[in-house]
Formats: sequence, structure tokens, C-alpha cells
Amino acid sequence: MRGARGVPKTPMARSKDITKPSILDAAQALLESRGFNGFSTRELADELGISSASLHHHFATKGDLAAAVIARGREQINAQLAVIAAEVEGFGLRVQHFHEAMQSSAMLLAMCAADFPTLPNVAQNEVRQVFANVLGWLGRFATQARSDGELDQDASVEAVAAEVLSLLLGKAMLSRTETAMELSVAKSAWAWQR
Amino acid sequence: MRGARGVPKTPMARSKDITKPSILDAAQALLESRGFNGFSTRELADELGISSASLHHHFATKGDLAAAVIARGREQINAQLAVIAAEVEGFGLRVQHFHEAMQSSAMLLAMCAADFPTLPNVAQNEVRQVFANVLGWLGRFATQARSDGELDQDASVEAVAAEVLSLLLGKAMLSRTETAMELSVAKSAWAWQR
DNA sequence: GTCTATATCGCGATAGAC
DNA sequence: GTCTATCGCGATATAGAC
Repeated sequence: MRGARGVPKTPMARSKDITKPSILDAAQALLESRGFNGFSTRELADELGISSASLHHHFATKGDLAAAVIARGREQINAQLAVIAAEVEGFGLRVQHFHEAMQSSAMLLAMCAADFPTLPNVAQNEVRQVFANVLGWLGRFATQARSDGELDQDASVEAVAAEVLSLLLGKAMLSRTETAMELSVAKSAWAWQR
Repeated sequence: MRGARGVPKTPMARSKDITKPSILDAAQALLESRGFNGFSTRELADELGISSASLHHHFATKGDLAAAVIARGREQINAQLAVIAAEVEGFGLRVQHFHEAMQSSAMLLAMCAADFPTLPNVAQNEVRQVFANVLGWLGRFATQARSDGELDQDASVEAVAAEVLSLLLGKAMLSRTETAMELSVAKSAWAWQR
């Protein structure tokens, strides 16, 4: 498949090319830093060096754009979770790897949660899916950990999953306030890591 | 001090009165549900049954309004923290009471963190203050707990404080996504509660 | 302290030429 | 697929009468 002037599409875009991924990258950066209602499509277009009309050619509405960003993030997250599921053993270790792997996605997830009630429906649906995926993944291995005795028999797997994810989201939120405090991972934290 | 028509100002406002607290209540509700960039001053005015011009008479700018909401929240929080500090013993118990008492403020704090980069300066300053207060409070008692042996000697008090607050913020964020999962407090969670 | 009316701006989105 | 130009609207905020 070739572009209008015979330029191959797939190979590494040379400097000036506007590709969907490049749009999504810039959009995600704005979404993470300012939130869905905190940036304009014009601003994004300017940053990409194109007009807002051109931007709307690639994504008809701002909601579609957000949905695409989230959908891409979800796929990346799912891929990372699959790797951890396959290559890491034990709930404590999996949670630890989860935490590390999700560093790159935590802010997007957290801002999507914050903006959720004001997001267009297409985007809301994507957000629901990511969170269901992540909570499901955590819940699955929490259940397994409970069977294996790594978690207390009377622990609520939903609560454990929600806490693991909440801690990730909360740290992302806290990091936005510029309140000086070490956010390094505590060695003190979790019961099941002891 | 009396109003224009000889009506006493302080005593319990009768149904139709627009008082600053009543404005702050409505503003806080919108701030929590939609975020600073997700609602308009007109919307707030409509909800209060006054014109947007009247609203601007009470608070000159949207930023001033947000700042006032946050300042009020900070005072309430500080009062609650003081009570816990005075009446509760032990870090584990204090954290537990902290969590319960902050339920009413968690969403405001979390949304302020999310919106932080886009907030007007007056509001940002208020946000910085609340977070510094809360983290300071937690850090103070974490330090004490470390001295008392309730926390490991090599634990980072900053990290512990940040984690306690992050978990609170994160749960508030997660609750926004409508992802079905029990959010009840896990009995499994914290090392220092064991 | 409330109102109507308006100023001024920026937003998301579209039209239509190239 | 990009552009210029513009539409229609809603945002924050102000002016000035009552």
C-alpha cells in the first residue's frame, strides 16, 4: 500500500509525516497532563504542526480521538499483563511486576477515571473495558493466590484487586500535586509480600 | 451586621437565601463530579437559582471559587485530623480512622490532584496546602510509629504516608469508572495492622 | 445583591478549494 | 490529506439598571 505520492506507508515515518500513532502519542500526552476537558483539539493540532481541520480528518470528534488513545493503551496493557501472567510466578511477584509495568500507563488510567463522567460515550466504553480487564486480571490471580494459601482464606479478592489498582492510580494522582515527598516503593507495604 | 432589608445575616438561612456556604456546597459537588474544567459557572448559577452575574458578585472568578471550596475543605480536614491525633492511639488505628474520616473529602482531594495542572494559581496554592497538611500529618505519626517499633526501622515514612494517601485517592478514582467490584475495606491489607 | 444584556474569547466541528 | 475560512455555540466575565 502506498501514499498519494508513491511514498511507502509502513516504514519509519520521516520527520514530517503525520501518522495516526503520532497523533495518538501527542493526544495521550495532553490527556495525561491536562485531562480530557483541559486541552483543545486546536492545541493538539498546533503541536502536531497541522490545522485543526486536518486533525478532524483523522479523527472526526474529540471523543473518537480519546477513545482511540484509550483503546491503544488497553491493548498495550493487556499485552503486558499477558507477559507477566506467563512469565512470573506467585501473586506477590506478579503484583510487583504489575506495578512496574503499569508505570507507563498509570497516569492515563487515572486521568480517564477522573474524567470518566464527562467523557463521550465511545470513550467511556473503552475506559470501562480497560478497568474491567485490569481488575479481572488482578482478581484472577488473587483468587489463585487464595487457593494456594498466599492470601488469607477470608480475604476478598475484589477488595485486594481494587486496592492494588487503587494504589497505582492514587500514586499517579498524588504525583500531580507537586507535593514534595518520596514516592519510591515502600518495602513496608503489603501483607502478602512479607 | 444586617442585610439590606434588615434581615439578620448569621442565623440559619431560610429556604431561598443564597449564602456563601450554600454556593460552596454546590460548587464542591460539581467540582467532585465533573472536575474544574468539566462544569461551567453558568451551570452552577442555574443550580443555585441565580444568574451567573449574581454568582460572580460572590466570587469574582471561577478560580477564586475553587480556591474557596478547597480552603474550606482543608479546614475541615485539619479539624478532623486534629481530633484523630488527640483521641486515637497507635499508627494502625490512626490510619484506620483517617481512612474513615477522609471518605467525605477523598473525592475532592483526588479531583484537585487530577485537575491540578490546569487550576488557576490561587486554587493550586490551596491544593498544595491541603496535601502538605495531610502528608505532614501522616508522616509525623509514621515517624512516631517507627520510633515505637510499630513500623520497621528501615521503613520510609514519606513512602508510607504517600501510600496511605494514595490508596485513599486511588479508591476515589476507581469508584468513578463504574467498574463493578467491591470496594469494601480489605482486612488483608497493611503490614502494620497485622 | 440581583437582574438583563453584552463583550470577548475559545471551543468543536464543517465547507469547500487545492 | 492539507489548507483557509467560518459557523454556531458556550465559556468566563463585565456593564449598568433596579
